[in-house]
Amino acid sequence: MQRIAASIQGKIERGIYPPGSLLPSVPELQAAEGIAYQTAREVYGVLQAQGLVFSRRGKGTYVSLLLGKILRDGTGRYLPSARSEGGAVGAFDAEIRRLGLIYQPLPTVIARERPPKRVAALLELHHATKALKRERVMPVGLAEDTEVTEVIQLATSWFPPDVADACPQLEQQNTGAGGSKSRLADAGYAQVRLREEIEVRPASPEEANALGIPTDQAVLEITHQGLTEDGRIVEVGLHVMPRTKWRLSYEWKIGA
Amino acid sequence: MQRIAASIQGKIERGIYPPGSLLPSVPELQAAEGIAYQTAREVYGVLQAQGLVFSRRGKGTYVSLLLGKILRDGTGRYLPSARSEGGAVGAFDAEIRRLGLIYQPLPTVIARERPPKRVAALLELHHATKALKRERVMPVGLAEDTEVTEVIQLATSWFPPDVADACPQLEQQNTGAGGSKSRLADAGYAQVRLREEIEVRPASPEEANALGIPTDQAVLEITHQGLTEDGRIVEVGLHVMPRTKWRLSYEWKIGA
DNA sequence: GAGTGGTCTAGACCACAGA
DNA sequence: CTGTGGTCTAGACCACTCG
Repeated sequence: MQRIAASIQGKIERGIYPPGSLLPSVPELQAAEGIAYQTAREVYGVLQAQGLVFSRRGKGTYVSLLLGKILRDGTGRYLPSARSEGGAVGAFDAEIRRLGLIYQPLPTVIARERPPKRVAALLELHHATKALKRERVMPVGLAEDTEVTEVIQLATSWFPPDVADACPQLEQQNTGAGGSKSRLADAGYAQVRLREEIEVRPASPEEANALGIPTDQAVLEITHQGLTEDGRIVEVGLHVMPRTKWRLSYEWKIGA
Repeated sequence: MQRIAASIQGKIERGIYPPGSLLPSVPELQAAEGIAYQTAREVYGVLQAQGLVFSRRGKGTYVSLLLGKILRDGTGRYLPSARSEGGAVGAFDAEIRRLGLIYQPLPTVIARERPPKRVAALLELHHATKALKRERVMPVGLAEDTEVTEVIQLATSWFPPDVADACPQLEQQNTGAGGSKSRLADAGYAQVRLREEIEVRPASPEEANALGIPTDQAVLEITHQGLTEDGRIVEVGLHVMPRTKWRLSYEWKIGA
C-alpha cells in the first residue's frame, strides 16, 4: 500500500503525472494493482494527506497544482517597506507566480454581522454587536489552464463597528494603496504591534468544502491581531489554509 | 458514524470517560452500536485526529491525558526575564502543571553526529561534518498515575563543533542556569535574533512511534534558529510535536 | 445512464501486550 | 493463549458530474 503510494509519488515528482493532470480512477488503480477498492482509495488518501493530490467527487483524482509549499513570512510581510510595494498581497502574488501559478482572485464578500465568539472577545465587543467582515476566497490556477483551480486560503478580517465607521474605504472592494492597515492608520488607528496565534484543527464541513479537502483533514489557522499604541485590538484576521500548502516563518530580535 | 463519534466526544468532555481511562474495545463498540468493525475503528480514528483519544496496539484505546492545547509563546519565552525564571523549560513545566499533568523528563541523549541535511545547511557545515546533538523526548503523565504517559514533544538541538568545543557544559545533562542559550552567551556566542519556521508534515515512522500517533497523522515541526550579532546561526532546534496538542503564538512590534 | 469518489458491511489475517 | 489495535479483501449502496 505504502509501496504503491510511493510509486505514484515518484511518478508525480518526476513529472510523468504533471500538475493538474487526471490520475487513474480508483477502480482502474484497483484493477491495475490487483488490490481491493478500499485499499486503492487509501493509496490516494495518503497522497492527499501529503498534499500531492486532490479528489473531486464525480470527476476524478488530480495531481495537485502546487507540489511545494508557499512560504509566509509573518514578521517580514508587514514591514513598511514591504507594504509600500504591495505588502502582504503583493508578496503572496509574487510567491505564487514563482511557482508557475496565477492567483485568480474572487470578489471580497463585505458585510456587517456578528463575529464568532472568539473574535468578539478579542475585539471586546458585546456578544450581539455586529462587526465589519471582509471575506476572501483565494484560489490559484495553472497559467495555461484556468479550468482546474485549488483554493489555497480562506481569509476573513473583522473590524469593530466604530473603527469601520471611521474608514469608509473598508467597505469598498479595493482598500487602496497599502491596504486596510494603511486606511486604519489614516483614521488614527495605526497598528504598532501584531500578534499571531497558530493552530492546527479539524476543518469544519464548510471549510473542507471550500478548500476542497477531505472532511477529516486538518487545517492550519492563523489568528492575526493588530494592536494600536494603547493596546486595543482593531483588526482580527482569520486565515484558514490547507495544512499541506504552507510554511510559516517568524523572526525577531531577542528581548524586544 | 460522525454521530457516534460526537456522542463519545460528549462523554469525554462531560467527564464520563475521564482522561487516561480505557474506552470500550473496537469489537465492543462494534457490537454496542451495531456497526461494522472498520466503522467502529474509524470512530476512534476521528477522535484520534482530534487529539481526544489515543490507541496502543495490544492494550486498547484511552482517553487522552491532555484534552486542551498547550500554548507556546514563541516570542515571550526567550525574554531575559523569562529565562532567569527557568525560561522556556520553566514556562513549559508551569503550563503542564496548570493542566493537571506532570512532566516526566527522560535523560537527554547527547552525541556528536552528522546532522540532517537541512540542519547542516543552516549551520553552514560541510555535509560530513559532525555536530553536537542534544535530544529530548518529553512525556507527560497524570499526577496520580504515572503508568500511562503521552509524549508531547521531541526536541533536538544542534550546535556546530567549534561552538560546542567552546561550551563544555553543552555535553552535560544539566546545562545550568539559563540553559544552553546562556552557556553560548558565556562563550561569546550570544544570540541576538531568533527565527522560527513552522511546518505541518507527515510523521516519519520513527516519529509516529515515539509520539504514539498513527503513522498517517501529521506533526507540527518548528525549526528554531538562533543568530549571533554577526548573523551566524549557532543553534538549530527541531521541535516535533503532535499537531493536536499545541497552539503557537508570536508577537512583535511592527517594523522592527 | 455511465463513471466518478465517498461510505458502509462482513469477514479475514497479522502484530503486539500481557496473564 | 486470548484480547487488543492495524491492515487488507470483496462487495454493496449513495451522491455527484457530465454527456
